[in-house]
Amino acid sequence: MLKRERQAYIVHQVNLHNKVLSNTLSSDIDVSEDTIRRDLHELDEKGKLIKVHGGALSHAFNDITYPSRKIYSQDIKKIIGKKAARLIKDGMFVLTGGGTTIIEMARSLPVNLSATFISGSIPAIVEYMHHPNIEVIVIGDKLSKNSKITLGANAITRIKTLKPDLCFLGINAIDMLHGITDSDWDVVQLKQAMIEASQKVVCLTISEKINTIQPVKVCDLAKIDVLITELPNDHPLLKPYADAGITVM
Amino acid sequence: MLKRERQAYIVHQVNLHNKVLSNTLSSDIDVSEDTIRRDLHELDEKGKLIKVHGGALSHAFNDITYPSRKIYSQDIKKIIGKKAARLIKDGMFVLTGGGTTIIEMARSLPVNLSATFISGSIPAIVEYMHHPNIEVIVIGDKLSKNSKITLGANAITRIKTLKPDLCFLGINAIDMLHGITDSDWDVVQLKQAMIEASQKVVCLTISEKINTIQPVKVCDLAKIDVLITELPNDHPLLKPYADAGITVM
DNA sequence: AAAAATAATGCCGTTTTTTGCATTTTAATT
DNA sequence: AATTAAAATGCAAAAAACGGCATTATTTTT
Repeated sequence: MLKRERQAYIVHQVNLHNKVLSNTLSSDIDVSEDTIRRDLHELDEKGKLIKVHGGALSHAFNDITYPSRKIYSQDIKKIIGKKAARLIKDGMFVLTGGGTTIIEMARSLPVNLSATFISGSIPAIVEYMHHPNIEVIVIGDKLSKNSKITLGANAITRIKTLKPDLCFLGINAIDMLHGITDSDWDVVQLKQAMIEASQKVVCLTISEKINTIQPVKVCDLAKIDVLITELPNDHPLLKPYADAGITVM
Repeated sequence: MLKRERQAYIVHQVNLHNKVLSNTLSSDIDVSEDTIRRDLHELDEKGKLIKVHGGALSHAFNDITYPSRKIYSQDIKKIIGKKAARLIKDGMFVLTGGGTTIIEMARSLPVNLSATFISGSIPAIVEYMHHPNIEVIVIGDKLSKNSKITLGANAITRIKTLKPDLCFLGINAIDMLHGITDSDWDVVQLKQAMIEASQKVVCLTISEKINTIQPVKVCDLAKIDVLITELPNDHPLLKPYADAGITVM
């Protein structure tokens, strides 16, 4: 087993079960505990998980320890969320994914907006639920603990029966050549279904993720209509995307 | 269980219930009281809680003034929730509705319980989501703003495809003659589907609602297997229900 | 293709953490 | 004041982390 492969497996396990034990991993993958320890150490430094005595925990689980850098990026996400919220008009049907950026958008929705939101993201649903004039449709399926969204064939089938006006997606990587990419296979299946179903696709991301690549492809750039970042729309980083016909905001 | 995991659980419990007892934690998590004490000591130093004799308190609780009448009925619901949680065994499929009593049950689930919970109640889903060993299946449909559960034909159709071991329902009225009754027509449709689908039906209610009637009928007493209230099981108020073949707890 | 350089891995002795137990001290309750 | 419960303290066993070193893969260079 390759090192990359092994580390990907570890990350997957952490995301799945919220925790991993060093000795379990060691016997499962059949490498020494030293190697596991070194892997966990590296993955911790990369921010993929939190190494603790005896194993590691997922970030999702450890919601207590909020690093200071995250708070900074939260301000950025608020800016993005506000821009995104401006696209929604009264009476629209809006399909949204999960992720912190989408949550910020949900929090930025004007009080008097009356629209219908469709989502499988529990944190997003909770936000929409507290809004006085928004109707909420919940997409049901098995709940993924780390992403906090419902994932699976049922969710995808349900989405295929819809034809929303807008689709908002928080994305993890975008690149001129490879388009939108992501790290989790199941999440990608869902995002693809969302994109196909919607009349207009809006992608939200912090500029940090522009021109980066993740292992699993979601879609080509041609499929997306709007790209929202915290940058001004004439920023050079966004130019190639604008030239490719995407509305940048 | 990892140390960090355990401490995260303790913090979660403190935030949830505003207080924790050392011996309760010790038996719940199955570690010695010394370990709990050391954990509480560390968490106190980190400012996550306030350690006191025999347990710990949340910061919020320390500032806020003492019990109001509302807390009284919440304590009752905690008792009911704890009784209900005892019925759930490892590996079970459990269908639950919404309501404050169900939330208390969700909060009382032991850490090491590993089971699958199916629900359309957003607050309940949020609780299950935070539990480390519980799988969650979300029932999707249109979200009812006031009851915070998904309601509609899709939800009912989905429930009909399930065969859970247990079904927990918070009920609003129960009477020897009229059985279970409720006030909301849509909610009743859903409850009926839940009852029909499940192998065993458990109803939770505060004793106040015993021998009361609401306008819409849910089902006859014959359909329910267990009735849980805050009262001791030999209380005279419960006698007729026990005589009717219902297990009272 | 061979050689050199670099990276990855396993091993082992040492150090640190964690935990439970026994004992003493301190605090709470009657 | 006496009794009981919880906290602090010290100790020992077990598990895990660490750091250096040798061996083995992998990559780069020649």
